[in-house]
Amino acid sequence: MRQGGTDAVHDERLALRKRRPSLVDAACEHIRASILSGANWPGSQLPTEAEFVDVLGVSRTVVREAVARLAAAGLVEARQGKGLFVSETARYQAFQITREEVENLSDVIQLLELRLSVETEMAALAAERRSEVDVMSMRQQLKILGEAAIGLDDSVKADVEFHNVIARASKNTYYAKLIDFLGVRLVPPRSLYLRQGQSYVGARYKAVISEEHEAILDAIIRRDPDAARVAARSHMSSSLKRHRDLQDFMSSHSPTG
Amino acid sequence: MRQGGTDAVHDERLALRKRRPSLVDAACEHIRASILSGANWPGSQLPTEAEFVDVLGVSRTVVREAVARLAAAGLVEARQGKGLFVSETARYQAFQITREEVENLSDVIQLLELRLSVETEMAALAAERRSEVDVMSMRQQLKILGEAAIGLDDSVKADVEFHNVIARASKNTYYAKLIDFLGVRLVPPRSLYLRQGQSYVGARYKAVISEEHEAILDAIIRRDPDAARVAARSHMSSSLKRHRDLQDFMSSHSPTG
DNA sequence: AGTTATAAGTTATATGACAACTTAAATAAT
DNA sequence: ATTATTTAAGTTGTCATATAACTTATAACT
Repeated sequence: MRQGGTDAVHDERLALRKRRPSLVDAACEHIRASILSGANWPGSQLPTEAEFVDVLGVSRTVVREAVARLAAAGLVEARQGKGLFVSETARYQAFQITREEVENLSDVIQLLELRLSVETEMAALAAERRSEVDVMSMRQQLKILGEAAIGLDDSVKADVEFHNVIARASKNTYYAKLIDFLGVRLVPPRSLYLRQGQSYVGARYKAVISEEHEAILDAIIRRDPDAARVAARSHMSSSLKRHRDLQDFMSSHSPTG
Repeated sequence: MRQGGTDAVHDERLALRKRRPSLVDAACEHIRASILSGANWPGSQLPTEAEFVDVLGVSRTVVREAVARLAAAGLVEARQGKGLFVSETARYQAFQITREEVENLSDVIQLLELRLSVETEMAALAAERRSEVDVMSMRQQLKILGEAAIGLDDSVKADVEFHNVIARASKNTYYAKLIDFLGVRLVPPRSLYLRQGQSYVGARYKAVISEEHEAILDAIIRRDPDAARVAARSHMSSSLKRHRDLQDFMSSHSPTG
């Protein structure tokens, strides 16, 4: 990705566009639509495989693969000898943000807005619940971040890990999972914007971020949830503001069209 | 679900336990493990279908269905003529909390802790960005909630919708999606606990909740993000406290052993 | 060396068959 | 007539074989 990153992304998009929708894709959408429309509700029985074969005009292989896909998505359940059913827990769809959904700066900003809320309370919980091992791990990541010779990728990695350690220190598995989820989606755009805006990697920037991190850590060490909340919110607000400023800058310099 | 709810849940659990793992299940786990172990990384090529047939000793149908399942989960991509690959975006796994994962009061409490953070900032954004239509919708849900003759299910539904409208008023699609996600998972346990603790549906409880809701709405109408943040956080904190108190009560009255 | 055609390899789809399970219908026992 | 058992029908799970569609490697031609 580092070499010819833009070209690789471009080629990949092209490849996706050239892929013709398969029969399994179409069968999936047909079944999915019948569920989303309410015609088939959680627990209700769907047509049999044989009936789908007739209705869709495809082989049983295609129907079975479509069912496998929908079962994996939690929408459908196949019961041997009985038939196909809309899953009782079809409503429990996962929360997903695909890479394609985070393609604009406005998407990144939305994501940062969400992350601000999560990080704020998470830090407060970490202040209440952290262990000494948690604190040591946080310190270690900040030490790595403070090294003068660190490269951008290692810097991003240590930053992400610092936040992941805080999440784990909250002793709430959902925070830990959600922060990891958000982190995965924010790393590529962040690295991209940091590369584009060289000023972001200057010494002044690093010093500001370092202070913010230290303030969070300090509050967590002192077991002060309110201070941790304020420090974390401040840190995330700064990040959000920078992206909003970037958005404003870009929209005021956009080509006329 | 209303009639014999407990029995239906019990029967369903039993049915799940009796289902024998299929060959597709096993094939899935084999492939998934090879990815998670790092032996196969994003972008790397996996063994061909034919090779999996040999290695796993199953038919090609089983391999293909396993692949369909893993593809639906975003882990694997099949490219016709080329082979099977670990998806470039395998790391972008969805955030999922299955119904089975929210089975204890402690799970509900963790979920409420997460929800507290999300609702707090969401209300602030809604105060900044809400439209008149948003406000009308919020009012409507509070009106429904205030009706004397409302049943428990309609009450829960209106409460959920009130929060969903706030989420949409934040004009951040990720907040809207996440609140919906959290709401789906909190409705069943909430209804259950409300049913068990009759005191929760008393007039005093309703009055307190109503005041909290009105405070949030008022701040949003006045376009006061700070007040909205405080009101929403206060509202969610109360809910969280009640559940923590319930947990404390239950753990101090738990059977010995 | 470059271009084109052919062969080999891989996934997408189709078809037919049997295995394993569930339910309905028929038959036997009381 | 009712109940219990057996059989048949229906449905998903798996296997095997074949062809279509696509990709890559190899061979043949210019």
